[in-house]
Amino acid sequence: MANLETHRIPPRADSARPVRGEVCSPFGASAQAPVFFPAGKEIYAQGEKSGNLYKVEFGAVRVYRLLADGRRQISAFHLADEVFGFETDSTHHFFAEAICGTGIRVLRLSSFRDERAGELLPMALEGLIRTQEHLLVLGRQNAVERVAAFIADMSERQGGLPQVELPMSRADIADYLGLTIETVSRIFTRLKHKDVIRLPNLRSVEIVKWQVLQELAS
Amino acid sequence: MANLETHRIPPRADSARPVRGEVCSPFGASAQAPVFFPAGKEIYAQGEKSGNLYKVEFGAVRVYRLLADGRRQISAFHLADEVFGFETDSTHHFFAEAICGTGIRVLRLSSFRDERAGELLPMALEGLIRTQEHLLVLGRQNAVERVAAFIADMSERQGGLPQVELPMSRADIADYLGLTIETVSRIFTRLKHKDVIRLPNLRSVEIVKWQVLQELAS
DNA sequence: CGGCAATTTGAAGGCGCTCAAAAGTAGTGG
DNA sequence: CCACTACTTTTGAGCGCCTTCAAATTGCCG
Repeated sequence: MANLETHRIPPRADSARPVRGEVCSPFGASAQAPVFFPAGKEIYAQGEKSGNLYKVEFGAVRVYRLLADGRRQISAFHLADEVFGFETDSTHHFFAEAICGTGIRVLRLSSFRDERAGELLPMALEGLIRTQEHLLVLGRQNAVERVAAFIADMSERQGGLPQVELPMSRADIADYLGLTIETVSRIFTRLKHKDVIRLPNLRSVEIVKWQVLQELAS
Repeated sequence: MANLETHRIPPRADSARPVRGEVCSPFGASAQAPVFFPAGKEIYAQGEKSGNLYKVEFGAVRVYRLLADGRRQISAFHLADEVFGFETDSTHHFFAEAICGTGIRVLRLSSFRDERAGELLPMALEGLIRTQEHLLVLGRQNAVERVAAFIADMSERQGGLPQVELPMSRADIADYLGLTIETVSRIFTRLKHKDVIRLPNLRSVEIVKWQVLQELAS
């Protein structure tokens, strides 16, 4: 199972921040050690020069945009083994932050039109499909459906087990689902009272009734 | 300007439907004539075998998903010169339909991991960025902001002129913005009364106050 | 002109938000 | 180990935006 504990002791607690722009190992090669980001640390920011890709070794990442008045939309969470950071031009359009202690392997790309495009395209398309699925959730599903879909999705990405670890806060979940923290909390409570889920602690969900959860997710 | 008229007489009014799976010209080559789809015609459906890419020559396309109860979310509109149809596996996850009389050039791909990935990746990323921008709109913007952003986006994609042609119905716009047709209609009317836009006819918008529209789009 | 569909307009209600306060959780230091 | 603090999460009450349902109007094409 992916390591999602927020307060796990990291393999390398030193290097607080990677030096972006350094030459890193080619993709797939595992000689280069991952860089460690403590909880809340920025991985890249909107407006920064891009050109790298990032692979989550352990932990979790949130990718988001901000409106001028501070409203935030998290476009994706990335868990272990997922690749993110795709950009069209040389500038980042989003922010990326470690949610908990997170190991990131960086791949420097000279150009997106390089010889590795063949390997990269399927990963980019994976993200595209996932984002389009999320559009349906935000555009056409109500609060219960959104939360149910979120829990089901997190479970699937962690191996389909009933025990689901949530590295992110309620605020993160809310900003991912286009809801408020209060609404997210209320739905969790409602699902708990209906015995669809159990909440062993703040960062864990146990799915009790898979069938019902799936139906609620529509 | 892109040709967006719904009832334009097409160059080839015969072939109502392309035969999918046929060998088509390599991408970029223009020898192969585009296939014509009349308004409302399905280009591909969810669950169908994929493997092709589609380039809009003229007209407009809507790509969408459906929930079991019929709720629809349009994930993207595609206008002239845009490429769509990217999929991870060999099955379509979405529906694609011509909005108005539309010419489509089909590119058959033997594999997404083929030698053209270098050209394809930037196009896929273009769509990814656009979809992620749309997530922000659906997740965190209110009805006025959504409609304003939509009008501004359509204008930009048609050259930034104040005269904007809307090939799609109010229902399409609503299903793209995650609203109801009534709300979309009300917002259009409100913007008209505030002299931000004019509505010469049902399928046209004239942007009168760019500044105000941009501010409303946040 | 007449018929049908799309759009607009109106009225009422509900879902999720805002504001507010209580309860729970974690980290720190005595 | 417990007290203290700061923060997150939960719970409550009231409201507002958008939806739902309904009807009028407009636009289109025979």
